[in-house]
Order: sequence, then C-alpha cells, then structure tokens
Amino acid sequence: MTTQEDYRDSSGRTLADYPRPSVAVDTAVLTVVDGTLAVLLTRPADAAATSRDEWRLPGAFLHEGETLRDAALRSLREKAGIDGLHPRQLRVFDALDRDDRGWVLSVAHVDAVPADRVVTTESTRVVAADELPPLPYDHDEIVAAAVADLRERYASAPDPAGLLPPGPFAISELRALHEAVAGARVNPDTFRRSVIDRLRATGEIRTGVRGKPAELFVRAMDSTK
Amino acid sequence: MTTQEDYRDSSGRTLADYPRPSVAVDTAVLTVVDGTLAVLLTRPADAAATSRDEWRLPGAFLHEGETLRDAALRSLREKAGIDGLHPRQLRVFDALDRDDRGWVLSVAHVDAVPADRVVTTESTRVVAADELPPLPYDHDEIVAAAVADLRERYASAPDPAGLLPPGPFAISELRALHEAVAGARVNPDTFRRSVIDRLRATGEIRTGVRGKPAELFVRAMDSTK
DNA sequence: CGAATAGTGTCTGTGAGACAATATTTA
DNA sequence: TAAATATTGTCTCACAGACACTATTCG
Repeated sequence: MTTQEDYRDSSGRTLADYPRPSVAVDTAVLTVVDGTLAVLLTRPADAAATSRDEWRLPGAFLHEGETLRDAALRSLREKAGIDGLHPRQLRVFDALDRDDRGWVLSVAHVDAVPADRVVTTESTRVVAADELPPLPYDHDEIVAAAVADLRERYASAPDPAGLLPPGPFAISELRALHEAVAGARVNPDTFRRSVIDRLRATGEIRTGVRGKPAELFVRAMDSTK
Repeated sequence: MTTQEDYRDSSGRTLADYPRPSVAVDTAVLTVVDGTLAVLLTRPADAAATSRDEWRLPGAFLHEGETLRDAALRSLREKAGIDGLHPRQLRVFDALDRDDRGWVLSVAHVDAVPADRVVTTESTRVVAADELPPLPYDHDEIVAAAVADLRERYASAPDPAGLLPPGPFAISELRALHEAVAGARVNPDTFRRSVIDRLRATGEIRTGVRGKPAELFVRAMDSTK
C-alpha cells in the first residue's frame, strides 16, 4: 500500500506538497436543566488562571489515524469528562476568517445527555441555549445548528437522543422534556396520543405527587423511528 | 492578526507542528435522463490514454484561502465543464482506509441540474444511479447519500433543485420528474393537488400532444418551502 | 372538599390516497 | 370515433388540534 509520502500525482508532486488545513471537531452537548435547553461550555485550562473568560464548545484537533467521531469523543472525555456519547455530525464550518490562528476547518457535532451526567467543574459550565455568552469562532452558529437539529429530531420521535434518565417515566415527564427541547408548550392529549404507540407500558404507577397517579412507560424498541 | 505560523499553544507548538489531513471535496451531480435518475462521473485526464477505466465523482483538493463550496464549484468547472451550480454539503467521509494515497477526508456535496446542461465528453459520463460502475474510494456511498438527500427534498416541494429546464411546464412533466427522482410511480391527482398551491398558472396551454391540453405553470416564489 | 393531574371520548379540519366522472384534444 | 391525457368531484382514512368529561390522588 502506498502512503501519503510516496504517492505522486500527474505533476510528480505528493499530497504533502500541497498546503493542508487543520481540521477541528467541535461538539455542542445539549441537555435540559430546569425545563430549559442548555449547552455545555468549557474553557481552556490556562484561562482559569488569567483574567480571560473564554467559554467555548469542547473541541479538539483531529489526529492522524483517528476518525472525526473518535476525535469528538476524545475531546469530550478530556475537556468535559463525559464518556459514552454518540455525537452526530452536523456540517463543516469553513468560513475563511473563522479562526485567526490560521487555516482551520471545524466539523461540528451534536449530542444530548441527561443533565446529571454532566459534571460541572472549574472549567465546565452549562448555559441556557438562548442566553449564551459571547463565544469565539463560529461556535454560536454551531449551537444554533445543534439546537435546530435536536428540535427536528424531537418533533418526530419520543426522546430520540435519550435525554431522560434511564428507567420508566410518566408521559408528563416525557412531555415536559419535549417542551423544553422545543421551547414551546405542547398539547398534553395530542402529545400523549402521538407517542403512546412507541412506548411500552410497564404497569408501574408513579405516586406521591399531586393528581391522579400516572402509569410509567419505557420506550419501545422502534421508538427512534 | 496572528497567522498559522506564529500562533503557539500552551505547549509552545504551532498548528503547523501537528500533522494535518488533506481535505477533498467530491460532488454527486444528479440529473434525470430518460426518466431515470443519473449521476455525472468523470475520469482523470491521464486515464483515457491508459487501459484504466477509473470513473469517479468530480472532486478536488481544498486549496488554501478557498471555501468548500468554492472548491466544489472549481472541481465541477474544471473536471466537468459545468458552471453555476449550488452544491449542498452532505457530510464528511472520514473512514481511515478510504484513500490509499494517504490521510484524506472528503466533504461530500450534492447538486442537481437539467440533463441538457451536462456536456458529455471523452472524460465525462452520465450513468443511471442504480447501475453504477465500480467507483474508487467511498464514492458509491456518496452517491447513495446524495440520492437519499435529493429524494427527501423532492418529497416535500416541487422541483426544489431546479431539474426542470427554465420556463413553464405542465404538471404532468413535473410529475414525471418527481417519479424519476423517487424511482417510483406517483399518483397523478394526489400529486397535482399537493403541488398546485405552490405553482403559479401562466394561462398558457400546451398543445400538440395526445390528450386534453394542459395548462402551463411556473413555480411560485415560495415553492421551495 | 377542592385543586391538580391522568386518561378517554369526540368533534372538526386537513391532507393523502383511491376511484370515478367529465373535458378536450390527437391519431 | 377511440384513445389518451387533464382536470375535478367525492369518498375514505389517518392524524392533529381542541374541548370536554371522567378518574384518582394529594393538600
């Protein structure tokens, strides 16, 4: 097998003779806190010591021999201490002036996790998606694209990204989640009827709260469709 | 402003100290010929002289100071002689073994044009999307993603990509186009009712063919919605 | 008991799909 | 005239939205 160094094109040049961009991955990790859609932000380890307040999306440069997905997972592990996510690719951000460090493309990703899986530390913060601080690069556009993507997915399936903690849930809890994602109220009875076929009743009853006890459900196997 | 050469990270290294991938763009240009969805393929200029028969999607390496979109447009102009397209980004293909020349990512794009805008030459070919010859890299996956994307868009709007030649058209012509894209028959009366609100009647009548003359329409301004 | 929440019945409007009927041309 | 195509009418079905009603619990 040939390698990047010995392959030669019709002009006798190798791929290495052409300038190449740095490729970064940035991930918008979305979660729901207090009924509000929020984003995980990090800041560089050295920023905490200085007066700079540079919150940004967790990201990393793509390493050789690594897929974009693995780079995203690595950045989330190292920068935010979260494991086991399933980032989805959004698109490549390639504005020429997006990064004043040089020629850097960013492959934006999105994923969602229950709030309790996000560990908040000195260099980690969860901020409501509609109250973002100023973000560097085009990270605000990435958040906007991530929110739009998540809303689209939640419009057609019950909790497709697994934002609810594991275990059975009442339909009202599921609805509250969908309202938080959508940023809008959802009609209770219409919502119930739209999801009930993709849920499996457990027979358990949730009690201890005001009102008629609610039956608890889990997602059916094909609920992502 | 800093540049790629003088920016230094916390370890004192510049971006240039890290290995970077080559970034390519590849575009699936789709068209409809004889009622069938087809793809534009090219082959390298030197392949025509040899016995190799290496058809592939038109593509190019991303140049410095160039956006992905511009790189896609450049490759289409140079490799296929087509101008004025509007490529849409699909996703990044990044399998580690996708290109044995080395570390190459491909940002896949899709666009569609009327068949008469595609010039067929020695190094250019239009092939039915379901009868592709063996393609190098993961170009068959890119075609599959492009076809899926186009079908999705055509399912909810009349000719959103402008595959019909400019000028007024009969609804049966529009329907024939949608059938070609979908690869399936479409109910005539249901189709008519689903698009008529997004078309504007011109008052012209198409005659000269068998059957009752058809009124001609153009797309309304919001027909892409 | 009264408020709150869960769950069901039902009416309406919309849109797709199917089928049929009518209209108007060419072969 | 017969065949072909365009266009419209209408019926059914599924689903969303809205509203109301019943059920059951907690404060």
